[in-house]
Amino acid sequence: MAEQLDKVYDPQTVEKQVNALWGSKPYFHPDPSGTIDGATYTIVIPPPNVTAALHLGHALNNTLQDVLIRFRRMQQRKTLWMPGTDHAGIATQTVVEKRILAEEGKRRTDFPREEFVARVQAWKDEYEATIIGQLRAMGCSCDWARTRFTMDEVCAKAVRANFFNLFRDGLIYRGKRLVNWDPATQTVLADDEVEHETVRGHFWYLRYPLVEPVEIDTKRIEHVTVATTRPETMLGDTAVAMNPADPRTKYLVGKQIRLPIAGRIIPIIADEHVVLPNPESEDEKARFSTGFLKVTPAHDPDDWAIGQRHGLPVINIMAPDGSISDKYGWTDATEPEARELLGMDRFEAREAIVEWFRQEDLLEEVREYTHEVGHSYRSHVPIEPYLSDQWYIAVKKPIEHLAAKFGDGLIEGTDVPVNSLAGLALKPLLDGRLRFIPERYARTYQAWLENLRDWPISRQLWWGHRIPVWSEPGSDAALPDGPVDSIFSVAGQSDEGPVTFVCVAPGHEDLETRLEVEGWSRDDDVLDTWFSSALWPFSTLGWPDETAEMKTFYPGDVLCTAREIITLWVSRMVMMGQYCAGDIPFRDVYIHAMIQDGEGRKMSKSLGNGIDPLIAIDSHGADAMRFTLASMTTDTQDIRMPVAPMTLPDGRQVNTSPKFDIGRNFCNKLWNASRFAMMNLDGFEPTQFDTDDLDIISRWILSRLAATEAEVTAALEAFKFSEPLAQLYRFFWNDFCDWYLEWVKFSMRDEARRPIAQNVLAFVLDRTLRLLHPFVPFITEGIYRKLNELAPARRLGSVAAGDGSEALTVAQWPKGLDGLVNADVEEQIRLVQETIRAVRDIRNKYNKSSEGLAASAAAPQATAEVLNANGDLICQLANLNCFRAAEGAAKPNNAATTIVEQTQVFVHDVIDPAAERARLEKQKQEIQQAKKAVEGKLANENFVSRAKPEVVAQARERLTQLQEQLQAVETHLAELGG
RNA sequence: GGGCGGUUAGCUCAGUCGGCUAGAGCACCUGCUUUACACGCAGGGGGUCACAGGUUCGAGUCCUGUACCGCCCA
Repeated sequence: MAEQLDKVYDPQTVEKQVNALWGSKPYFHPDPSGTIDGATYTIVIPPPNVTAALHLGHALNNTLQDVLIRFRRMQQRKTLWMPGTDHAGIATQTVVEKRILAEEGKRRTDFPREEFVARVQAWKDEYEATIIGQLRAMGCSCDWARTRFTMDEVCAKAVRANFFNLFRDGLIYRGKRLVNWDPATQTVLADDEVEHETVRGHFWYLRYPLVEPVEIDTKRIEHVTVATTRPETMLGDTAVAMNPADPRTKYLVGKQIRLPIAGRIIPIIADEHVVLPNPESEDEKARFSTGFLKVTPAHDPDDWAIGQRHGLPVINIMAPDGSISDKYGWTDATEPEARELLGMDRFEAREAIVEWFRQEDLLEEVREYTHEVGHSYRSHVPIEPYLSDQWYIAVKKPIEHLAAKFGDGLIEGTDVPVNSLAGLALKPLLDGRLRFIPERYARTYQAWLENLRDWPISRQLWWGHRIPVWSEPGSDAALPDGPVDSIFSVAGQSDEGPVTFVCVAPGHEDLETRLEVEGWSRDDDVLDTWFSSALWPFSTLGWPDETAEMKTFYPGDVLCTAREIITLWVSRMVMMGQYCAGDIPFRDVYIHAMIQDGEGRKMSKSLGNGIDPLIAIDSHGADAMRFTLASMTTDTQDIRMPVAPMTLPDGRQVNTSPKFDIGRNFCNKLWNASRFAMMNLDGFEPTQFDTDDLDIISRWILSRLAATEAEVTAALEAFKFSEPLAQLYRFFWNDFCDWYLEWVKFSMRDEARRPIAQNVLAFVLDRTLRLLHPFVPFITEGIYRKLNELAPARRLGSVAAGDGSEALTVAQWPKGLDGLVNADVEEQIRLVQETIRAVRDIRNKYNKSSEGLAASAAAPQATAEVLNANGDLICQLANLNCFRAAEGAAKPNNAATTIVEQTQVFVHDVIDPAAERARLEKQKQEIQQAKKAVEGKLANENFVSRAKPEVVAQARERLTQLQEQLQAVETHLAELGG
């Protein structure tokens, strides 16, 4: 006989052995060739940023993906889980810059570009390895041989090809716009990379002198007062605006102002954007308004719009680092006061300017003001609206050549053309081809796409995909000759005049070299990270090449991600999936919950309330962590996970959560129950199974198994995680361990019944391991290996087949037991269990824990028959010497009683009159209370006449039962005497 | 400011189509070295379902409003 399972469950040993098994064969590496009959299943991992190691949110997300993947793989679908990492341009560059500054005191610009990029690359290599190691430790069944990185050669080719196509289709253009500028990292940010924070600041009221005083209602006006939260921008003012409805406009509009400090003469104009002052208003802006708005087109988006409407000059007074400068568009900085401000940081300049106004008696007032200020999601400094040349993608421009495939015209109720990029992403949702789970997140996606603005894609970074555009001044620059579709040019404008931009398709390095030899210069910027992430579902499969992987695994099935990514990433993947590959990249988008700490706060580095998945794996095991995470995944938006500090053997203070005990306890129970089951498989012989020999506990556990199988399968199909786990928990712990295993101990001692018991036990254990495998893959695989040694062939004759798989991870998902569900057997066992519980209750109350007792019961004929037929089962688990039920059976003297439904259970010779009276009195009270409630209901005529007849009948039945119970209790009390 | 979600036992969460005494795990109490498991076994106590109205024979569940907490977006 083979060796049994180790006495003590040690997750680390099991995980190591099982990882070795999984690594020994290409279980997770599907072959893209061969028949494609639709039975594939593909998930691309949301590539983690190489910025840092994975946190608990990643552990959750990847656990859920692995559950789905393993479930489908066991259903024998050709299953691909594509792993990889994301270069995360600005985030990674920022952490590396910070580290180099801290450790070496050097800045990015102290290095040549190639050398700096190499340093980031080294960081990436380190964290990529860490991340992949973490995913493996969690048990993720990714196709490791296909691991990709968003900047590797394969992905880079896709980026180049897509950029070229967009450029050729006229969807990429160069534009001068106000952008969200991060002066710290000196790059532009997309709208969604700006975080809004509430800041306590001020409104400063500045007086702007009129060139010539004006008289209004005999009052002589020498200046107007503007209110601003950013006084430093006044250097770039090119007008003061008033609302046309303001009664003062007729005196003031058209007059001129001498802008303080700068000395610039600027006009007063009328524009409806200006908020009229109203101290009583609910609108805060109206309360703070003076009616005069300083207009700074170069430094404020609203002012930019006013400037466009009125043809105002645009004067940029800042350098890219946020300091005051006359080198970026400010040509009239001639006044001495103005020159003194040059070189100051924007916040220093703010103070200096306020101080100047104070000195000159032009500062009328300062008021406290709390408002929202955009901050960089990376450097966390306030965003500066900044005028700059950037590359954009036109998201609402119709794409002619896609009209045939996708249609044209506007999507109803929107300004989004069907065949624009935004339309390509929006239409599948409206058509029901793209689904969100939970459904409510579809609204986020829809609202975003309906209000989408052009996408700025250039970033002033060194780490990323460098923009494949070369330029040369002039509109008539000569292009080098190249093959068809290898190079494409457009004419553009720069500050210096006309310019020609060319884009080169991938694989034409010769053309790039020739351009550079001929004096063309390549754009210094790189692409927004999401540009490459958007291609992930197909760049990883080898697009634009027509690879076998593309044909077999695209489109994929589901994307599993966090909700803040819906706009940034999901929408762009759908967009580009349609544009590049002609179809949506996945049908379902599953949005998982956000993990919070016990106080409902987001887990974060700064709060120090995060939990490292590797700590959880070390202390509780990977399966325990997965079990806990999956069991907490209902369809709420948040998961609260109480955090507790823990000291490691090496003295380090780390965070863990008592929640992981749930998973650990479960795994421990699973291990021990399996060990016990296998200890009883000695001499196991599959040929000795005969369906006719199945006893009631076998039929019962098979019925429970069959029901659980169906429930779990249905729940997983519907993207439920907590529910199937709860069903499995109940089946395994309550049915299998607490009852079936306890009964089967007796069967095993009986030579005649042992063979059938062994067959059923091995079969049920096998099926249980399969059902649990997607959630707790290591331990189930480890036990399955041992089961394969001890009981290699597991099937139930003609009832159910076994597939004898060499590894659980590729074994067949259980199905086809529906015929074994047996409501009659389940009801019989339920009555038996209730009776046993009644005896145990009395035992407990009377402290008769281990001695053998005798019991009997009075029950209706049908119930009595069931109880008598299963008298052995009752005696075994209630530890009785004898048990007999009969209709109208009398209570023996000295017997303790308990009433369950229509049965009175008598446990003989244990009585303590006082205690018994107390117990019965309590029971009487409970019955009376319930009876009163039901009587009240039935006394209500409206209930009897209006409620559904079956509900009324049910109430009547209940009342009858309660009356009988009450009578029984009262009889017993009377017998006890007074 | 707009949108979404939550509030049920000390804690973390279920609760389907409105219908029997509102469930589970952890924690708590009592008993147990029962030949798989004390990370366990048996039994037990614990709830004004956030608040206020409404619809209904009947509301944790549906509707309206309020409060508090959180997230996403601007």
